[in-house]
Amino acid sequence: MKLESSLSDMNAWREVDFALNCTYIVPDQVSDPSFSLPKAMTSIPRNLTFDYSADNEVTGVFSKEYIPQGTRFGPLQGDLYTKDSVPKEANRKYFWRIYSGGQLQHFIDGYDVQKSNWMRYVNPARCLAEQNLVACQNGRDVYFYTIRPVEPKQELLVWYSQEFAQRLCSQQGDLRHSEFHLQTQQLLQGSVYDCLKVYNGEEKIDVEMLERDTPPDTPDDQIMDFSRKMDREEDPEGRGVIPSPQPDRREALLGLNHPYLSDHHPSLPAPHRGLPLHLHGLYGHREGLVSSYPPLYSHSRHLQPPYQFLPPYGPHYPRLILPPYSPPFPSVIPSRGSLRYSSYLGTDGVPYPPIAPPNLLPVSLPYAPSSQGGLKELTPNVSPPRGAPATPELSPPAKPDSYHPSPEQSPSSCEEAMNLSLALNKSSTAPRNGPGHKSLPYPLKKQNGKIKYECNICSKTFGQLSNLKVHLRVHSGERPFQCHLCKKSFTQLAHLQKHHLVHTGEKPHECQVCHKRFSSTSNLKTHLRLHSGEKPYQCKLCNTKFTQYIHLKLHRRLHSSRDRPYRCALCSQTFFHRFSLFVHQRSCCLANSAGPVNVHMKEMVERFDASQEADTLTETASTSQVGEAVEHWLARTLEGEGKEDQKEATVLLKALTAAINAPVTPMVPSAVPMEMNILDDILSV
DNA sequence: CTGGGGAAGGGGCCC
DNA sequence: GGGGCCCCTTCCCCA
Repeated sequence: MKLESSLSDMNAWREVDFALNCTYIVPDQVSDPSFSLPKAMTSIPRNLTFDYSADNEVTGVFSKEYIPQGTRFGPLQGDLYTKDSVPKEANRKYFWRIYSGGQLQHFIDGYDVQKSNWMRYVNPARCLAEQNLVACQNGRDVYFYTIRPVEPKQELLVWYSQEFAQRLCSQQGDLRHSEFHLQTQQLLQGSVYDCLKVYNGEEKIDVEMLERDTPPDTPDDQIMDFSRKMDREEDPEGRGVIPSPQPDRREALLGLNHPYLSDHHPSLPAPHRGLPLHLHGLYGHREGLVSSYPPLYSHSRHLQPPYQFLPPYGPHYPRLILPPYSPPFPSVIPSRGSLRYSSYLGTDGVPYPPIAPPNLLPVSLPYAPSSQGGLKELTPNVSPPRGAPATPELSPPAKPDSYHPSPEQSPSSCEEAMNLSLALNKSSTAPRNGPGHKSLPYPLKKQNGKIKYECNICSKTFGQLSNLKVHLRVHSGERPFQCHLCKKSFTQLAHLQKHHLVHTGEKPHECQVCHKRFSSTSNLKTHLRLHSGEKPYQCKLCNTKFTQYIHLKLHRRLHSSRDRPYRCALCSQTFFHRFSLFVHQRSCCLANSAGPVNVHMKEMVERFDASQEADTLTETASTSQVGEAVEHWLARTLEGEGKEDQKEATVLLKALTAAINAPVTPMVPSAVPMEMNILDDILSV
């Protein structure tokens, strides 16, 4: 299977697409209650690690090794509050609002490090170029998906999914539509207004709603925003910030303090404006993070030089409020207005490639995509199942028996990945894998009283679950068995074992006739046909037989490549020979060709047309000569065929002969074999 | 160019 | 769940 999808494919994914098509699932580590560290620390998957500040505060989450595109982390964990059960004193900085059917279901509060998990520490991406995670609401959970391969020691940086951005945008419009419109239309050149207009009015987003900012009823003084963070003092626990003077709420709501905007907004206390964290729940934890957010410009802390050249927007770069990293999600971007995401520059200062119109992008893929060096080439250690350490040391050891994967490398990651998709109702945008929901891992079907396990990607059924699980690797791209010598990987151990013979030169299978040896039974079997004379693959047109299917296939091309100058005006079928067209029209098209006999007849005429018997006939052959050739050809063709076939052929022969010998126009040789209708000849008599 | 043979990979079934 | 096996397919090379 070819997994040629690129990141751009994923860019168009909806949240449900991520849920359905993600390839790998990395669950949290199960925290040991005896640990003194909080769950937020201990839950981090083993293929990830924290980065710490000098005072030992978590500043970010990094990969320990290569993590493939299409990997799911999560769900986000924390205290769950209903709208009415939110503690008054709650710090809403880590609130994520979970909607269902447009209704607020609950909040996930990641504030408490004992209740939340490591995901609270993931920093938001500052630009598209560095974003490698996308946050999606699947069902009533929030997951992070890798939208590109994550290299070892690379920081995980998250931003919204397109629908997330839509909801956010939409919600803000709901909140302060007119107000902020007045305030911002000049600044924003209408882009956000367009955005809201589209999302709120013209294009209804019929997805489960998720809001991740403070609820509309949140008192202003509880709204955390970037500017607070900017001026923050780390609280003793290091998990939040102490609010500083409340900035313009509209700015917060609109994300006007986003780096792309802040530097150009005269009313904003530029340059230190970070992300409106309260809005999106994307917290920052690194020391100096605050200054790093606006920081595309001058005052960044760890700014990489290329960022200096990333224009937030300007005369040539339409301003964008939300989502700041929407470029990867063209399908949510209104084509009208001033939002031209393709105008964004990457870190190298080069504009992002033009984004294809949404209708040119796949809505969904049947399997997880791979970018360059992506899932297709996965080796076991890049698909850590169950949060297992996908560490290099767990790669298959370079020993002759190394092709036995360790349990950590087992197909379970694939299984889990499929579990995800299997747990989903295909027609639903809401995966039923939320808390407390126990999904059937594989859909079961009953066929002839036997239970079948169905692949929910290609609907193929299997009598045994293990077979399905192996099959699922076809879709996931997982190849857990790697050759330590050439690093090739395989979906099945047997394939790796067979492959190993390539290196050893071993050929265990010997031909008893000529004593030639082969590495596989299949190849020996093919070889044995040479001795037996068996040629199971026959060309239907010329009856040439072959020992291998590929030879027949190649041979067929010859037929199709040859010119067939005689075309039936009734059915457009073409023939090498004029008399074949004649026979065809007399036997098939002139008669009502709907009947089954005529279908066979058509095929027979076609085969005869390509036969050596037909080739030996001249175009001026008489009807009797044609009849003889047909008879000869049929006799040869039917040699060795079953009685039923012979019986049927006899009927066909009679019909063909009758058609040929019918008292109609004698065939007229044609010096110019063009598209023609022999019927004209026949009917004109 | 075409047919023929071998090498290798991949999917699935059965035990 | 894993191993063994079979069948199919494709690629490559050669005559």
